[in-house]
Amino acid sequence: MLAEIHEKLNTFLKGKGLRSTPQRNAIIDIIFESDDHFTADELWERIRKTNSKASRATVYRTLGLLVEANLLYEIDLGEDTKTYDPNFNDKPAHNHLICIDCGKVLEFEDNHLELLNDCLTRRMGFRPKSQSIRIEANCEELRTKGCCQNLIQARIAGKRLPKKR
Amino acid sequence: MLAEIHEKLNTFLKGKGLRSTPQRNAIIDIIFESDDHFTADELWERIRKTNSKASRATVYRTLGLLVEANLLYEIDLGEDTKTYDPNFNDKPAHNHLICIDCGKVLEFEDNHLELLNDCLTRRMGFRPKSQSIRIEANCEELRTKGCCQNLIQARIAGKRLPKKR
DNA sequence: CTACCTGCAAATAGTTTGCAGAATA
DNA sequence: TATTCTGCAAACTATTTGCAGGTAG
Repeated sequence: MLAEIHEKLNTFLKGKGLRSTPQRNAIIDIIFESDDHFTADELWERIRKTNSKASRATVYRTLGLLVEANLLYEIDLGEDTKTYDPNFNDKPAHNHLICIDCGKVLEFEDNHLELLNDCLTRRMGFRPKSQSIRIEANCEELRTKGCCQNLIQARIAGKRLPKKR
Repeated sequence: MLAEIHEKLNTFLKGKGLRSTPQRNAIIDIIFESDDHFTADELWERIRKTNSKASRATVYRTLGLLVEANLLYEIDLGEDTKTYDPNFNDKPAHNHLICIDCGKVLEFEDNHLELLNDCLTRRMGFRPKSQSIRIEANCEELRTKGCCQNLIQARIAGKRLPKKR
């Protein structure tokens, strides 16, 4: 998996006359060791905890490259910071459900949804390129049971919770 | 229409012990004289061209209030600036089609889409609160005819075009 | 050796905030 | 009169960029 990604990036770099460097490789390893979403700053923090090192500037520059190479997808979670999504399958759809209670993000897919969007787009006179759906919702578990695992976990991890709306 | 909005805001303000001021009223008048999307800065520019006046700080502060009062909706168009959408009907769905060629934004609605999203959300164990769909697409007119009215208009108006991807 | 890459610090863009004086209820 | 508002400028946050020295090919 990781080897595949390194190869894909190397092909991309070569095609552009760019180089493979220890920093770039370290950044990729850390990003793709999990498939979680992350922000530039979170990534930088994770890197500085390893024995590899890369400056903030390099992190930002590399993120730009990865997005350009389609190895990473930039998503909007309604915060003021960009969030990145490791994007393994070149899917044209990026659908997210965001829990208003705990900030948990779920990705989902549905063929009907994609087909319907596709039709609507064509009816409006356009050729669909990519689609992303963002659903904000309340946790049913929290509502019925009064507590929710995600929320508890988030509090333990000290994550900032969604600002109340 | 405008009167209705002013009333809605006044109710909101009273409920919070806040005040009605000339700046706030001027900002509302300018926002709701059209139903176009806008950024904070565009709004500020439009205001300074009138005989009313309000500082950038006040514009930002008022935008915050309007969003809180549900008279305005904050949308993400993939740019680095927040965009606001006058939101007349308290619709829970905010769906946008963005033309990659000219940056034109179309709003659309579809009951099937909303229903489908609603079902998917519940199946995942959540109660839907709001949904927004963002479709990026190419202009069919541009592709087949080699030019597109929106693009021409955008160039004339000197708008910044979408960065190529 | 040459062009690209990195790290630093300074620059930028968009937005927020503290404060003193002005205005509303 | 007691708060709340406003405008200004300074602060802030996330991100980008210029530059001098380091490194891959």
